[in-house]
Amino acid sequence: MTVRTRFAPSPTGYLHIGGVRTALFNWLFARQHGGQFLLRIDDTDAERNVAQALQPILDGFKWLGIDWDEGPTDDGQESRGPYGPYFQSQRGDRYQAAVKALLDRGLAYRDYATPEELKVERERAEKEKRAFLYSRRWMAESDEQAAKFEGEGRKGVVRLKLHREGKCIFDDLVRGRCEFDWDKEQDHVIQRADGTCLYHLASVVDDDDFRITHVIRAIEHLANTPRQIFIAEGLGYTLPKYAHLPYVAEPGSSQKLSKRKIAQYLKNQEFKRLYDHGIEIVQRLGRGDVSAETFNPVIVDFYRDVGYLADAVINYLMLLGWSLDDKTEDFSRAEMIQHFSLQRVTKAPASFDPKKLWAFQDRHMQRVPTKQKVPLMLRFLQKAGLVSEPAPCDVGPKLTRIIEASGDRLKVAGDILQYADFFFVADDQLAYDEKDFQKRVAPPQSHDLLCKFKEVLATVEPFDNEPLEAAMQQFLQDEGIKIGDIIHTVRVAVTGKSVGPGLYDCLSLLGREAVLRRIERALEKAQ
RNA sequence: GGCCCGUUCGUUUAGAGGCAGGACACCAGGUUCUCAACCUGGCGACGUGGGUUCGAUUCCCGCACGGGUCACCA
Repeated sequence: MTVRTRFAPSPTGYLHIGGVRTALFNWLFARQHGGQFLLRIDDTDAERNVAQALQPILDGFKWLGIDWDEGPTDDGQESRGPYGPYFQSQRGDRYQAAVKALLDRGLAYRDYATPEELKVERERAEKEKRAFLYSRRWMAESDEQAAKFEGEGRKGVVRLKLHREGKCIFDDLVRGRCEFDWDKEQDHVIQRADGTCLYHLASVVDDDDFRITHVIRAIEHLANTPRQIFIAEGLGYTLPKYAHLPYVAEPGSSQKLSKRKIAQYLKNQEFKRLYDHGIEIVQRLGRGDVSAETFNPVIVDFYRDVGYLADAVINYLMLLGWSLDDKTEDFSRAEMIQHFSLQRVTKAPASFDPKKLWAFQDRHMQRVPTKQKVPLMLRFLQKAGLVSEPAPCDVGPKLTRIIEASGDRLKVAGDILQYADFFFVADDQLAYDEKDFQKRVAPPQSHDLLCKFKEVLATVEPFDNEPLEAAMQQFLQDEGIKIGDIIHTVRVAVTGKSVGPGLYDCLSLLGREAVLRRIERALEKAQ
């Protein structure tokens, strides 16, 4: 039997990090077993423009490298795959047929209770301190009865006629044996008064139509499983295996991570740091419109737009509620697929930890060869308007050297804007960090040393790292100063700030002319 | 409130009836032209009360705390 798993996003306009984790586990499980992973679009509730609200989700998966074998096409306009359509809004006839079958088999009934009547029953149960269970007083057991109720002007829904005794028992691949009393289950509505069908019915019908073998989903759905089993068994389906994953919790809390609570998360220092760093980069790209509502670390776009590596994000998410053993943390795609197992999913929720995610990104980035970093970072330089499009042919070699000189400082691709922007601006456009300038260049002593060192730089030949360093050493000796007395001054004068790649790298990369011009300008500004 | 679930360093995890291990973070030292990175070391956890046992963080029961779920939402 081929393993088939699915992830079922609602077209909400964004891809939530917790959803990605669920999708990832589905994807890994399918890939490991040589099976299929599919996307089903839960848009039974959607009013408008599904394709538009779906696009960010599909783009997110594509960026992450979570590919789907069946589901919507890349543009979200149509379905692709043998069991489609994969949009619930287009599968109404399948659901209607299922409702009819359940009615025919006496496993569901037409119900004509009004919301008010139900409310009365509910409140009475509450008053008597017992669990509410619908009396089925307005249940129509025959067409005549239904006609009678309808004659009274009532509107009918279809409810499941659930068992009222015994237990629903099933094995969960993560949680083990699960038991629920049937008499605690409500006669859930499966078809609305307007004739449309509800999620639980749709989900079960689709899973069977799509030949889903393993339903791997968030724990929120655990309590829904008995009614879904009831539907599936009633329709004669083969039950899928179930696996319920713990939810992803907030940073520093055990509550479920939610996009709506973003303002609260920003009070968390580490979360805020991650966010601020991202915002800074995105603003350099000229996106002034960003707000925490649409751009934040709970949403996958954040990581893509800031220049994280998809592998790092995936690697981190994989370990949110799963582990291989007591030490292995770094996994390549192939290793993830090889080692993943539902048995090792934890039962307790795991908090999203911005610091740990950052550490994964750091480690992954260190492993990316310069050659691969170049195109990644070039895109950011171009988006920020620092390099023209198409890029001039000398940019490649130059950027390669810049990236090498920057080393591990570039944590995300967008960091290139922070660390290397000064390489790409005109000498007379260089912006100075005012604080650094006042501290390092403005003082008369610094100013004088810079003047003298400028003369040295004018004669260094060739204008390269080693001669530059040798010239610096000679200068220190001649002046009887320590390197700290001059090097920061030079750095701020030519780069505009006090942090960056090694100074000799900066100088040689800029070239003598640019360096001299920049020092000249700094000296003028200091007077 | 009913039902269901969970609880190991700050966070994430490993673990077995017999020394509680790793990672991130943090702290200290080293290295360094800044910032990173890197190296060495350190701090630091089994929610609680009973029971079973020679011995319980591990098995059992209660409690506490945290969470999920109880829609004509998905």
